[in-house]
Amino acid sequence: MTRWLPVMLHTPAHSQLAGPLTYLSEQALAAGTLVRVPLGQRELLGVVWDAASDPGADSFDAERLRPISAPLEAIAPLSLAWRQLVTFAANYYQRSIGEVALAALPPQLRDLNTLQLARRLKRHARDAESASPDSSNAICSVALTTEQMRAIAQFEQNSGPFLLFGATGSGKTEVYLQCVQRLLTSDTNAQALVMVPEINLTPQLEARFRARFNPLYGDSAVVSLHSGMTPAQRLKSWLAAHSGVARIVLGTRMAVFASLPKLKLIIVDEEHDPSYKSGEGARYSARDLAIYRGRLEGAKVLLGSATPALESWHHSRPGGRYLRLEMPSRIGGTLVPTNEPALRTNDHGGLDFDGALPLVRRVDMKQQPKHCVISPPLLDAIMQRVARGEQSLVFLNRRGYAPVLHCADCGWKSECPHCSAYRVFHKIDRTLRCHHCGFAERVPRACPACGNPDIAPMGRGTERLEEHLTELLAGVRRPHSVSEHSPDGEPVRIARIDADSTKLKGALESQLARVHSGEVDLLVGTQMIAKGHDFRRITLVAAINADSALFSSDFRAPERLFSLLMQAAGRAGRDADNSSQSEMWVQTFHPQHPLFEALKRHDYPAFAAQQLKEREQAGMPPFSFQALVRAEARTQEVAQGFLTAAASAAATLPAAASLLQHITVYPAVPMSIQRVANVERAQMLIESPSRTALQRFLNAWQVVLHGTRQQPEGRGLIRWAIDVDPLTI
DNA sequence: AGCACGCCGACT
DNA sequence: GTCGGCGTGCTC
Repeated sequence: MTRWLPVMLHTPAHSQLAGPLTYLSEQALAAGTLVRVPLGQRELLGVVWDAASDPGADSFDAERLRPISAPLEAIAPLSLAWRQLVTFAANYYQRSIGEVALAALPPQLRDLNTLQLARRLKRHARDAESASPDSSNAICSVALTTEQMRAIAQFEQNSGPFLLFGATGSGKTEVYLQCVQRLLTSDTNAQALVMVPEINLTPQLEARFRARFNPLYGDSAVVSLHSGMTPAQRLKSWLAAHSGVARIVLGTRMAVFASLPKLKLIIVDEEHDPSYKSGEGARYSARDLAIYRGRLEGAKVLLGSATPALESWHHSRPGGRYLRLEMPSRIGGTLVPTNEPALRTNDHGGLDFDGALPLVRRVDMKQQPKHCVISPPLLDAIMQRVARGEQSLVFLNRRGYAPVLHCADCGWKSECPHCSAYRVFHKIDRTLRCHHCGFAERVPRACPACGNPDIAPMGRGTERLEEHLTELLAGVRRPHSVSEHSPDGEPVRIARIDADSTKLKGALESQLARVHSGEVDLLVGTQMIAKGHDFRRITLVAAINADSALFSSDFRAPERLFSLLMQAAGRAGRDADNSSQSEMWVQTFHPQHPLFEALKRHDYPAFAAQQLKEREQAGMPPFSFQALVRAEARTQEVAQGFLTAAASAAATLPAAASLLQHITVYPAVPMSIQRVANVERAQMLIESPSRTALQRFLNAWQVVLHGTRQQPEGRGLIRWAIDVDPLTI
């Protein structure tokens, strides 16, 4: 008997193809089955979305229905919960279900034919069998702190979602390991999903999980899932998760869509990190979807951070939707609970109770020599570390040598010809590089506008900071070890870690290894080094130019700065032996700013309370909900005109009055970087105190936006997209 | 979104 | 004469 199958394909949210397309099949295929189907000239991968439908139920001309090419029978159908997650994400982020569904599947599934796939599956099955657990290994027992034990107990006794608010170095990872371990022992089929913000952070986490769980459950129990893997690796991990062979999936934001039939626990580490928000396609937040997925599948969700997103913090207030678990104390490398917070003097001569957290010192740059980069007291502190054979980390959130090149005679600046941004001077390869479109040129010998040979770098990036520090420390000698022969010691060894110095594969790992082994005295880098990596020998961390975010137009800038500085501070002296003298230095023109006051006390709750108060007064998230519509065109007029036209057309919607009742539509404005690669960009902010009202409006307006594109106002528009819950405005 | 078809400008 | 620009239209 011939059946009618609704199949979801990678088709855009509009163009009549958004919903499921109907195909013919001789076989009754279960909902969730992967199929290959013809569409026009192409053959695509699709997902059977529902049970076979009644002939004629579809308005599409039955004569023109085509049969499916083949089902992928070797792969079990995707679960209802997975399809519900995809459906929710598509609706919430205003994309088509097919787009979200297909983007969530490993790309190789599209490319491999049935035979290749069968071979692949056979090989994986063989691998899985040979990788049986070594049962001789007992469950490893780790001494836990009282705080860790309390957090775990609360986790076990409640259903969540949970926000684990734990200081850097309080042992959050061990709590994750324990929660996973307890789950896997109590439920012999259960699977856990553990997410981290960046690919860089997966190897060390994977190593830790493998060390703990491979002896118990075999080598295939832990798999990774992130975009840095080869297509073949990704397929392998995905299949292991989908078949239930993998018990633990570690991954970046994309892993939130992994098919996990026995999912019982989702952990989101560093949940505040903006990397969890996707920036293209369906602009989803993996953290928010994790919460939704947990509810959908009856899995516990544990968010962890030392500086939670204000949204999460707000939800974890007493009586809120999340349960807050607190681990305020930092522990040393020996896993001994620190019950007695150390007493230490702060830079006002008073006393601080800050446990084993580094002392925060603010340098008032108004009191320092004009235009100095490294203030004399900071330089002195660095030299003391060098003399003691300790490491320092200086961090500056800007790569390259200088952000701008400038001619003092005619005022020429190194603007990018394709973007509304300056090209950054990279001294290493003597280029001017645009960090937005990639346009690079050899740096000119003289000013291209007036011929003046004396063009100068303005401002500084990590390259120039490294150079500057090399000069400042040129005369300093570090103490030599017994085996070395030079009588006067050796020059200070400085290393730089940023996106430029780690471009080559494995470069980051090898540079980190040099730091760990003590081959480096002073480390210069961008926020890349402030995240995640443990540097046990570092006893001083300095932020050179922290002020720019203080007065940013982006209302989330302070939140990000605080989080970044807290994380950076956390790099210092994670080793118990060093923590007593470790310090975090902040150079600022506003030392009394409440953000730095809170940082000094390591007081995230105070900072969050102050920020939330401001947000509430200004009616900003989490007290309101936002969406952004972005438009790109050759000219700013077209981009803005499209948005404006679509906004006024919204008034013609049926039930416009009730839809717009709780919605504020702001005027179209150029984006902060107005032009990138010769494309003009504009955006329009939509705001509402009600998430549901915003959703209903966006849902209806999406049709209007699509229609506006066909109108004269849409002429010349390159593309448009909706960003729900945007992180930068 | 792809991919075809189709109609006008500068190159082997 | 063709290669190739992107506008328009179609795909169960």
